[in-house]
Amino acid sequence: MQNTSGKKLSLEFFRNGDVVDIARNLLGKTLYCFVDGQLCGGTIIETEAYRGPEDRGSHAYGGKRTPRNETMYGAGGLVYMYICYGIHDMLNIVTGEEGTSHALLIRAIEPTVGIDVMRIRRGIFDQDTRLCQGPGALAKAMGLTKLHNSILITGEQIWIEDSGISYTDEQIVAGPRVGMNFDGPYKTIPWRFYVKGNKFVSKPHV
DNA sequence: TATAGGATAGGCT
DNA sequence: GCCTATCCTATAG
Repeated sequence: MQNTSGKKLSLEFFRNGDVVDIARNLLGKTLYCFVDGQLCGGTIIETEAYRGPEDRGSHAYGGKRTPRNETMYGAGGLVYMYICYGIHDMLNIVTGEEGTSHALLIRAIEPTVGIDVMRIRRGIFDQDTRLCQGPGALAKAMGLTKLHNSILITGEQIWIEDSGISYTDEQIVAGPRVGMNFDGPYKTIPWRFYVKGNKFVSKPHV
C-alpha cells in the first residue's frame, strides 16, 4: 500500500456549503479508490456542479425523483454513479443535507497512484494524459461502476484527501458544462471548473 | 410494453 | 470535425 498521507475529507466537507463552491474547492484534492485490491488515485483537476431542482442540467431538475437518481436525495457524502450513453459510468458526489439533491461530477484527475493498473484497465500504454481524461474514462481507470452507487466517499473503497494543493482564482477556469443539450440559462452557466493549462483536463477546452 | 434518447469517448474522414 | 457504439432509464401508450 502506498502513502496516502493527506487528510481525509470528512462528511461535513460535502454537507456544508453550496455544491458549486464544493465542486470548485475539490480542485487540487486527491481522489483515491481501492477496488479489486488495487489502490489508484490522483489529483482532481476538473469538476462540474449540478444544483438540485433549479438546474435544468441536473437529473433532479424540477424535483424529479426516480430509482436511478434516488441517491441524489440522500445526505451529502454519498457516491452517485449512473451509466451514460449505455457505456460510460459516471462518478458523482452528493452534497448538501439529506432531502436536497445537489451533486457534483468529477470529470478528470491527474493520476498519481496506481498508474500501471489504470493503464491496464484502459488499455492505454503510451498516453497517460488520457487515462482519466473525462468522466467515463476516469471511472473505467479507477475500476468504478454503478455497483458503487450510494456508498460513502469517506469509506475504505473511495475517499478524498487534502494533500495541501490549492489553486488561485487565476489558475482555475470556470466555463459552461459539457453536454448540456437544452436551452436556457443553465445551458451556459459556468459551473464547470478545471485547472488552467493542465494536460489531463478533458476536452472540449474553453 | 415499447421506444426515444442521454452529464461520452474513440475511431475514422 | 463527424459518427456511432451500446443499453439503461424514463416516459408515454
